[in-house]
Amino acid sequence: MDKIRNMEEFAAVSGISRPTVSKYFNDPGSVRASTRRKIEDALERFDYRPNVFAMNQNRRLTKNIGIVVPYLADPFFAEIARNLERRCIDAGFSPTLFSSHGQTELETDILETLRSLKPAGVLLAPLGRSSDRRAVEAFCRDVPTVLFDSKIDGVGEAFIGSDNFQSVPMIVDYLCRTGEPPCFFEMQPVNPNANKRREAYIHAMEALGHVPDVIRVDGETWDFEEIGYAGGLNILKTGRLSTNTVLCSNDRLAIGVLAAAYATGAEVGHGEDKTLRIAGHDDHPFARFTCPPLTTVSQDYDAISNRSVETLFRLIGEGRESVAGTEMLFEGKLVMRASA
Amino acid sequence: MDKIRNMEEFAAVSGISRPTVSKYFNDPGSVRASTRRKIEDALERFDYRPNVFAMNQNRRLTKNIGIVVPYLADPFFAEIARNLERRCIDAGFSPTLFSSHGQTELETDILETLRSLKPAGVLLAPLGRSSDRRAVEAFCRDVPTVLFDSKIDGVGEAFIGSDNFQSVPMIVDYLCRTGEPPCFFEMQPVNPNANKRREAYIHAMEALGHVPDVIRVDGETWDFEEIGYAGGLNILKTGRLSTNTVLCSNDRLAIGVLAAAYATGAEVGHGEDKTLRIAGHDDHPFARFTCPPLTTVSQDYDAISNRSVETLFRLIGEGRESVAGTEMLFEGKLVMRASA
DNA sequence: ACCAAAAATTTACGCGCGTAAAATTATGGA
DNA sequence: TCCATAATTTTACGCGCGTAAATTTTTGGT
Repeated sequence: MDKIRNMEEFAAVSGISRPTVSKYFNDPGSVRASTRRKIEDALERFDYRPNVFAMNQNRRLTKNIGIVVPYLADPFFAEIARNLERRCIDAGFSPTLFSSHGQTELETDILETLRSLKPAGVLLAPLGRSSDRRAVEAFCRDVPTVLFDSKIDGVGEAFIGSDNFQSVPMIVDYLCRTGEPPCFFEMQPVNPNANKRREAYIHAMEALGHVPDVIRVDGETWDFEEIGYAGGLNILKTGRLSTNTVLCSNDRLAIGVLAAAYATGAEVGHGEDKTLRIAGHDDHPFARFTCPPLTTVSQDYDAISNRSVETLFRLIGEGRESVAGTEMLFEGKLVMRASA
Repeated sequence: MDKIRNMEEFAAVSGISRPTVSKYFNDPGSVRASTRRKIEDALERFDYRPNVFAMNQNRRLTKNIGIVVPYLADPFFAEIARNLERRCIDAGFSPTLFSSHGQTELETDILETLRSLKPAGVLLAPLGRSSDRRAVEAFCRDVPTVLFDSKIDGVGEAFIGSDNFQSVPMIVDYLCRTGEPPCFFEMQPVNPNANKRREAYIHAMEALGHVPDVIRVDGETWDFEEIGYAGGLNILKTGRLSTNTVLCSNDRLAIGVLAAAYATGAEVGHGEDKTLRIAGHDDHPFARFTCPPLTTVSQDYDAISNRSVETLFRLIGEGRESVAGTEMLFEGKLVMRASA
């Protein structure tokens, strides 16, 4: 049998009218069972697939979903992206993955590209502080968008993230209970999470009657490990540290600080013979494999990605009112390993 | 001024006929300079963008390029992908990124999706051993495809990768020169690189008059660190090791072995007081930040990605003959750090 | 200034499908 | 058996653009 060239021909061989076939591809459940069987029979015999471009040209809304992360070379985002992708596919959508690679203009370009893809919805983890706020805002007005990981106030229909004001005090408590109160090691904040974590640290310390000590090191790129390493070397060599316990703003920084500690000969861990405790935040996929393994707070990847797609689907299906201003924060869990 | 709805209207306000405008968007250089200026003037005043779907519907070939990597949670592939993306964009193409997430069916699905995107070309790093060979082969027959990183014999118009038969002997030589001859630590090979590296190791050892010792541990997933860790614990605890030097098939495995070494209290490095040397292969983005920093062989990311896109562009522009059977292997460089 | 060739532009048509409205047929319950 | 309702089909149109063919304009050499 020769190839099916278009829906017209496919409708012919399946004995169904073209508009009904069209309806089937739009939503297989919307046609009668007998009709569906006929179509699916023909589908097996002829392997026809509708032309994607023709399909989307006249649809008010496509089945496309955009997934945008700030930095894909971070396995954390790679994992989340995988999760999101799968769920979108399972729900019959076509996800497309974009990474801003830490660059403002790239993020803006991506949103522009995305707009022209007429997506049904977008899952956006913005760069944060270096996002072009106006551009993101305008985009979210036109396209149903769920923000995750990093919030921009007043932008997007909903936000899903983790509760820094729960997670940070938890690990601060732990560290204070088991040793010297921690200082807080951070870089220039790239997003609101960084700021919230610092604030949460300060509050937690004060609540426990300790004096907060925030150490900020230079660095504005997304090479967090490098920044942590350089900054770590700096504070370790200059004796800047007033405590033997360092709580890092995130795991990638902590990995850099660990490397710096190793370079300076510090013994990291919580044993008698150790001289330095280092903790992180996020439970990064590689945190289990550092030396020593990194004590940290886990973010609930699954919960965040599940809820994000759920919220987006609701937004797509039921409109803006159904999610209006949803803000869902998930709690972290303390992950005790050898480093602190 | 109200919004431009289509190319017709835009052609009107720019004082040029629609087909000429179409030609401009297809290739700005193909219209007279005076015409181009008129269009670009109008472009600034009205910010119109052609409808992507309508554009691609009737084009024999779109400007789309597919980029497929086997596992995006590996920062190595994330880095390469970023590089490839950028170069495609700069050349006026629209790259779309896909990750097979280590799953055969997903890779096959991606190729199917890609086919319907009518891409001008595809940059494909296949899963390798677990790829559906028939599916990949059929795809490459229909779509101009450049394979990179991992080769499948007889598939694709060209292959760009790194020269394992240069890089592995180099690090074997180094290790033999500076200490005990290494054993070779590997998992079930997921792709041809793994096999080539083992072979290269065996040859190199024999050439130097040593007895090769290949240690293969269980594991078929893409969680290399975990496999390296579990396998590492195993061999370290059972005293399976006949040498104090372990050359790992890749850096991610090595990171796992490093963690296992730490867990068992081994002192890793090449000093007098050290008991174990560990080396890897690839110069993974995180290899600099392990404790101790990982001695390894760098893959030339830039060269591989540059050459891959160059080859693809030639393939697209000049046809299959122009690249026929190109196989380009880049040499690695020894990266000496503290671990070996 | 003139003319043939090359380049640019216009004319004309159709791609493959979505979708609205109207007409027809199938369904299932009383 | 009949009827209200849902499902399907028919009819008809157009989306926004690519592109071959026809036409016009520009170019450059004499």
